[in-house]
Amino acid sequence: MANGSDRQSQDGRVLEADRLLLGRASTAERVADVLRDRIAEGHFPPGTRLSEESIGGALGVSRNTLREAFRLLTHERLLVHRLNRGVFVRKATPEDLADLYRLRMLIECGALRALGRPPYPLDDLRAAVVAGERAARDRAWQLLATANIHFHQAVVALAGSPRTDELMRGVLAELRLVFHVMDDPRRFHEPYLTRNRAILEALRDGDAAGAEGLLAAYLVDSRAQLSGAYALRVAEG
Amino acid sequence: MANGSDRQSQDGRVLEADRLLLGRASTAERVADVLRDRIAEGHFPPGTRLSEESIGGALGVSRNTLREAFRLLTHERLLVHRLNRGVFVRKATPEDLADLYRLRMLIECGALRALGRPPYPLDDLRAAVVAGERAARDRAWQLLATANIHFHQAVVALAGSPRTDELMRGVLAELRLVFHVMDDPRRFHEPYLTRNRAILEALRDGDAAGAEGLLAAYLVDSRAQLSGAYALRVAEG
DNA sequence: GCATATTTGTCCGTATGTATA
DNA sequence: CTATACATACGGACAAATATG
Repeated sequence: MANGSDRQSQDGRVLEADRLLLGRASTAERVADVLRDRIAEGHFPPGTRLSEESIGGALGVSRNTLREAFRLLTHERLLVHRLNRGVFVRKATPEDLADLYRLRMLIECGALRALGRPPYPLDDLRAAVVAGERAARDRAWQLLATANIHFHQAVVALAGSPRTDELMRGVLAELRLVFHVMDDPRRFHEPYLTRNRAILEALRDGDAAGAEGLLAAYLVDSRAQLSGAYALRVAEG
Repeated sequence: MANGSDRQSQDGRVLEADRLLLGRASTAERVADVLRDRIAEGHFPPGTRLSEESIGGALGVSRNTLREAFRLLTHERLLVHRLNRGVFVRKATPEDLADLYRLRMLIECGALRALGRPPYPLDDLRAAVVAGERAARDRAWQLLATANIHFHQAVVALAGSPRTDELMRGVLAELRLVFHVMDDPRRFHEPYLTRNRAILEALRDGDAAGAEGLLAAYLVDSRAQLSGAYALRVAEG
């Protein structure tokens, strides 16, 4: 996808090799992957318009393929489609924030509530906690944010439901949009390190109900903190 | 807005008038709506291959537009896409059944658990109950199934979360695929009428916790009944 | 096993309607 | 009101994979 040199292959062998290299995903899905990463890392800030021509030209794909990728991302709520105006990176509203946290509370606490008897498979959870602690030591705040997201994905994964996992992926991807209003990722993410560990230890001790309570309080606080930042942002303009 | 020049029926004119009548949905979305209904009513049983040529010809849309509709339905898990083979109506597996009910338990019970103080806005819920009772009196089993689905949508709507509503729509659409294994829709849906009413009355009395318990038992029984039918179906071949 | 036909995957060019300057 | 830019949808083209005889 870095260049369009495979386009002019006579017998199509290069194209086939390219597809094998990049996996079995369709072109549109690979384009969507690239754009999703760009949005998550803040390269396309909320409100940016994604022009068919410029993006398609930069990635070397046709408009039809690009439109398919746009549709995928629109369905994930990362882009909004304004009729005959084009697609824009979504600007999360305070209502979005409230709804996302309602959903998080439902899913994450529900996942813990549905747990059976201990012990639980906590490897992924533990890995996310130590990754976060290491990122904080290294002052790698972007990594810290990622580890925090992995932690919550791992919490939901305890439910063992593929559909819930996919749902949570979408919620967290959308939440990254919200996080962009926090100009200081350290102050936002760092305090939750110890709380993540506390939840992990409650689960290790087989206290699922205790973990659920900790998680609920966590979400309430996180939501309040983001709401405050949103109010400030609106007051500023 | 309306430049009502009466130019005559070129192809695009009809489509435009159609769009104005049917609202702001794109052609691909309308095609997806048609196919979704066909699948839900069993006209395209699970496993059917949807040929681009035949469907596109029948609906009078181009391949590109049709493929967009396929993509939408694939994302809703109603279709599966096999590379270079085409799209097929999804065959739900027992694993799908288990996961769908895990998710229903999570969402529906979670919605009731998150309720605040009574009274609750129960109009939609009540409408679904009476629609179901009327359908049973009229022996309209297809309507009964639809009313039953509306009931559960209304339960989830009490949470007031747009994202949860959309999620539930998808879950129930997928569940219709599962229902096709039930050769006797009456025996499957009718017993739940009285349980729907019991849940409604618990909510009317402000007893959200009681309603949640009834709903959980409902889901456990429904899941067990479907699992039994699946086991039979597998045993038959 | 081989050759042919059918279908899908991808991309292009174009016509038309709509929103904005 | 006109002009420009862009989204939408269509039809066609060719390559690749699969199905068929």
